[in-house]
Amino acid sequence: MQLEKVYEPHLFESRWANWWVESGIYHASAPKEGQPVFSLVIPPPNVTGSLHMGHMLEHTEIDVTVRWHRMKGDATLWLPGTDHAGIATEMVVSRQLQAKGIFYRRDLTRAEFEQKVWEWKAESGGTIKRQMIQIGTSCDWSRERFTYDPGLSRAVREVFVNMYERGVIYRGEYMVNWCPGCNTAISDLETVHEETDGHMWHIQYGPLTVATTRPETMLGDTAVAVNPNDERYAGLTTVTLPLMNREIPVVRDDMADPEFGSGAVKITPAHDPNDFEAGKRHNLPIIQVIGQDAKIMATGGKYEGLDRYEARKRIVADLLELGLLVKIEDHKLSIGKCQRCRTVVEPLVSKQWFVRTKPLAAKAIAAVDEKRIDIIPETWVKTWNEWMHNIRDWCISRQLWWGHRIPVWYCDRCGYETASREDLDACPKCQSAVRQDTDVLDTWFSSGLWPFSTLGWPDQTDDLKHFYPTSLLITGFDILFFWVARMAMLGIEFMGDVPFHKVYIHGLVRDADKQKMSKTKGNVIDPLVVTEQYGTDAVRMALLIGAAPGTDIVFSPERLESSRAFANKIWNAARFILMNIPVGVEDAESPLSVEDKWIDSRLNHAAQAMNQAIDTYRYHEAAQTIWHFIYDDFCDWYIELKKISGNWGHIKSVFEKTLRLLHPIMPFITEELWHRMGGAEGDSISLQAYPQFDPAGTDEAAEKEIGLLQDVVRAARNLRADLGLDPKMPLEGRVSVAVDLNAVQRLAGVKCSVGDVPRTGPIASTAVFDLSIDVPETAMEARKQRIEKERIQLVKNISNSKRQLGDETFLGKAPAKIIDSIRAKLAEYETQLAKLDA
RNA sequence: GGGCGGUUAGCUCAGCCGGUUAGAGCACCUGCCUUACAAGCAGGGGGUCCGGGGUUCGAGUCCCUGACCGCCCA
Repeated sequence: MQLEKVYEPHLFESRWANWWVESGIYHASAPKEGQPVFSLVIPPPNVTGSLHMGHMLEHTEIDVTVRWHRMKGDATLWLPGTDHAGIATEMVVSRQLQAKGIFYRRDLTRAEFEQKVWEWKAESGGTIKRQMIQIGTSCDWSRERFTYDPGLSRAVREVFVNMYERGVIYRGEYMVNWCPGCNTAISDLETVHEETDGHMWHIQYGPLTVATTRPETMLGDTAVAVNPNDERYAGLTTVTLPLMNREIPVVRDDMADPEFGSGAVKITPAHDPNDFEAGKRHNLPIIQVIGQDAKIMATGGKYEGLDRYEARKRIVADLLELGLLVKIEDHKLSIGKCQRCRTVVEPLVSKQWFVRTKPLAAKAIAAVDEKRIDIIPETWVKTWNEWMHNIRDWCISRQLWWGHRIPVWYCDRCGYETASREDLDACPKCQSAVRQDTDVLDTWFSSGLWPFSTLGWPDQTDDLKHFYPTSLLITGFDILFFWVARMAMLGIEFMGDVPFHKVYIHGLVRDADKQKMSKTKGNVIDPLVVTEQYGTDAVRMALLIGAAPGTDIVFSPERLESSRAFANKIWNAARFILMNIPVGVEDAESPLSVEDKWIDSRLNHAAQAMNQAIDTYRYHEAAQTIWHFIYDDFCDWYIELKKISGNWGHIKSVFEKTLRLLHPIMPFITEELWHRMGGAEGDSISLQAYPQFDPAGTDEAAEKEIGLLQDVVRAARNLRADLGLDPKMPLEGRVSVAVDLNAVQRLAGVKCSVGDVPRTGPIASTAVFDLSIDVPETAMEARKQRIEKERIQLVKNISNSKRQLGDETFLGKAPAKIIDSIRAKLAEYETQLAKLDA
């Protein structure tokens, strides 16, 4: 069976992608006695999402590691799934409804809306899964989970009620970030701060001048603060709040800086986090003037009903008219916006649920300190500690309809409040009807349980026993706090053990100009488009070859093209092998030739490097190792030497091993070729053993012999090039050492004889051998320049080495190994120089 | 304002515990359609390792400092 002339991934990729799923070969079984376990959960993508380049990188790195562990013989589990993504999903579905003229909060009941979301999920929620299958991720789909499926919802309830009962979860009136766009409270982490050009308005409050960036909040001022040491305002107890004509107290507080402006600041406890704290210190009333819809409330007097920015304009105009506006300055300020919809967040005091995070965080900090969780690269540990030490209570309630509803019931009759694992109909105290809290939980609350809820917790399942703690988590730094930190806290709290032993933080995929990919910039590369163009394997290789730990990945069409060329190279190597030994013909068992021994030895080293690189997440090194082994060792030398000897024995087994080495990185082409070359139907290369380093597998004699041949061939090629001779012109020459002269002739086009090398013609010399080519003196000119260059380098090296070896302190302090190596080098340089001068 | 990271070939980056003449891919130049592969082969040019100071027998690598770039937090 002939292979197609070029690599055409579309001919086989989808076939394997589907077979890997249908055959169930990646189903994780219980570990056998003594079998190492490797388990990993996917960072669950949003159910609304579709695969982007970041996922592609993340899933490629995970898949490489997972396939490697599986081939090593570990009991390997990669558990996939998706996240119900409260706000995002609610927005997607509500927008779709709106397009049909349905406003869900007005036209649908809560239950009806939830039904609509489930319908949407059934229809559109499978995109990510389909795409993951397409790119060859070797997950155990039989264990696929969803953060809002019944099992995980049970885990959420268990955790909530447990923490509620222990007082770790509490409800209270606090200032939260309110997003008027999404109509819900959001956590600090979901609020992004943006530097914006704004103004500082200076307003006259009686004898005081206060400055503010948000004049509309003055409607809710309940005090003005001055510094306790500020003599200027001693005795001043109240001022009249303009526009509202309300008497408000002047309080003494350090928050007022006497050096700054007039030294007085207005306090609006209802609409500013700092002022909220100040209000508590001074027992000030909280007057909310801006509502959840970002409009002025009745408490705002004549401004009622105006949008907050419209109100600002009117207030500024009114102040101006009253002569109370002292001045307006340009001012840069940082404005909090909703991460999701970019609406300017309104700080509002409202009743929300919180988790007390300090005690949980302390344990997570300790886990990382003690390396029970190993964060890689280590540089992220600092960021981790920085944040964890300054952690604030986590607002977990969201005013949404899609998500885990808070399992707390209120009795209006007796006022009793119950958190319950089971739904309640009646008050446990007075048996009257109860109503459930209308809020839902932050999605991260459920994804924080992911490493154990997906394995069946709160039941004590076998999966939980076998696969928790998971071995590794691979994810991006952007969710280090959102997700990783919360999993660490909740895992330790509820499982009594860390959720993962290692966390590998991968880089960001950037475009060819190092720009972040974003829809607004229009520079996003769709992974599915490029996988179709270049082949999934080529895309994987293109990503990995730049994936050094701690660095971002620059992704360019050039990378893709060279990776595809690499795949094509492998394809053609296979084709060539099959042209010489057809399928079904096994490798001859004849004694191994020197090139066979040599390639075995090289492959042994490559295996060592590959294993070590993948084990330490140095994916770029793994990619480069196999790249060089295939291009240089296997194709350029081994195949070429085989062509010369005509002895095709052994090459198939070497190639098969090479495919196994490569498989975790390029699963499709390796699976396809493995089968084309005789792999049994129903079997998979991904289930074969990963080549391991064999300490006895290094053949120094063979490496030396082929190494010498390579040096002689290169020397001959260099000479020819230096002399400017036609590459096809047959030449004759002489070499001072015994090598395979036939190989030299075929590979360099120089027919050599072994013997003394004449010093008159062009010579290439190393410390080990000399080689000459018989050409007339006239061709020597170009060669002379090269020799001069070599001489300069040698003289420089010799003087450097001599200086070091003449230095007493160096000889006294440097390790013997280094000194010996310099002595050896010096001898070599001197031999070479002597030959040049001869 | 606080913190983190980066600066090495034209470009993108490696360079792990300080130790031989600082590497790779791509790009570039020269030549070759050599019966697997032009998505290929052979050869080649290209470096003030950001600046300054220090530690050391020895610094791209460690320390201090400055500049510039990027990111995170407030």
